[in-house]
Amino acid sequence: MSDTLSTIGQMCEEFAVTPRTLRFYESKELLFPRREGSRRLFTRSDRARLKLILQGKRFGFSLEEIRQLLDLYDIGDQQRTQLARTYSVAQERLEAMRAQRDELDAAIADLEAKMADARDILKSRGVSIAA
Amino acid sequence: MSDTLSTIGQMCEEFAVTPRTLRFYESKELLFPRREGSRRLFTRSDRARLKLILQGKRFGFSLEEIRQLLDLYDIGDQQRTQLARTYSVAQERLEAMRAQRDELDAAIADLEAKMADARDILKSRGVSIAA
DNA sequence: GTGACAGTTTACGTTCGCGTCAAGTTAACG
DNA sequence: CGTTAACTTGACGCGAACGTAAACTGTCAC
Repeated sequence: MSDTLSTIGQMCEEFAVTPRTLRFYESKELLFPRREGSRRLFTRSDRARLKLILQGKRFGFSLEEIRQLLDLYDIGDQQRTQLARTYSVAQERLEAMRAQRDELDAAIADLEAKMADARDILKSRGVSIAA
Repeated sequence: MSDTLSTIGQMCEEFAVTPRTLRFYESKELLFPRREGSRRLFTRSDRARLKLILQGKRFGFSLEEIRQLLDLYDIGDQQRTQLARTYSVAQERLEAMRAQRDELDAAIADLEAKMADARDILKSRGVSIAA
């Protein structure tokens, strides 16, 4: 049960990040590893949070935004307070994400059209396109 | 016809950016305003490019990546060289954008599920949710 | 001419998300 | 015992994308 505790090295391997990154996240209060003396021991909760942090980053959220969102995610596990407030924060984020997706869809369609044009031009020049 | 030329101030108002930003983009060769003495005059082409720059930024592309993409967009207008090369660059970008959209879709679904959970918790607590 | 603006260049400052030493500690191995 | 590996805490560095003074020019209204 307590074998879910990981050292920083194990965490780094598991999530493909550097120690610096994990220490940085702790300094920013995104992670809260326990201590065994001076050494960090990452819990199951830390792993769950880190997973979400890395996911959030891919969507272009700042660490600060992610920190706020993490409060929401914690609720499912541990019943924290201020759920209603963080819920509305998440709602705004969700709207932003949807808007971003819509823009992205439009941009993709746009780029596809431009590339079709480019293909025509290349074709008329007798230039073949690599797969 | 030439009334499409704008000063830096007009551009700033139109696109909600600062003069510093436009000068910075020019220094990075993203924009190529004409000069009237020392003053910049932004063309129709600059406005089209700026629009794409701001769009690209929202998708998380770096200014350098955007600069490369702009070459492609120019082609439709002005028939530049190296179309085949920029085409493959665009192809990679397109793939990245699709991947990003897929991740974003997944994240949206994820967040929606979490929020549904949160709603249940709030409901069980008798907390009403604002619209 | 004299503000008042809108614009210019130069250049240093800032935030974010870490990278990269530097120097020290602690645990285990042989 | 020495040393090797994994860890620790600073602290400075860096690229991106601008912000922000500072100091100057040019143009218009009055």
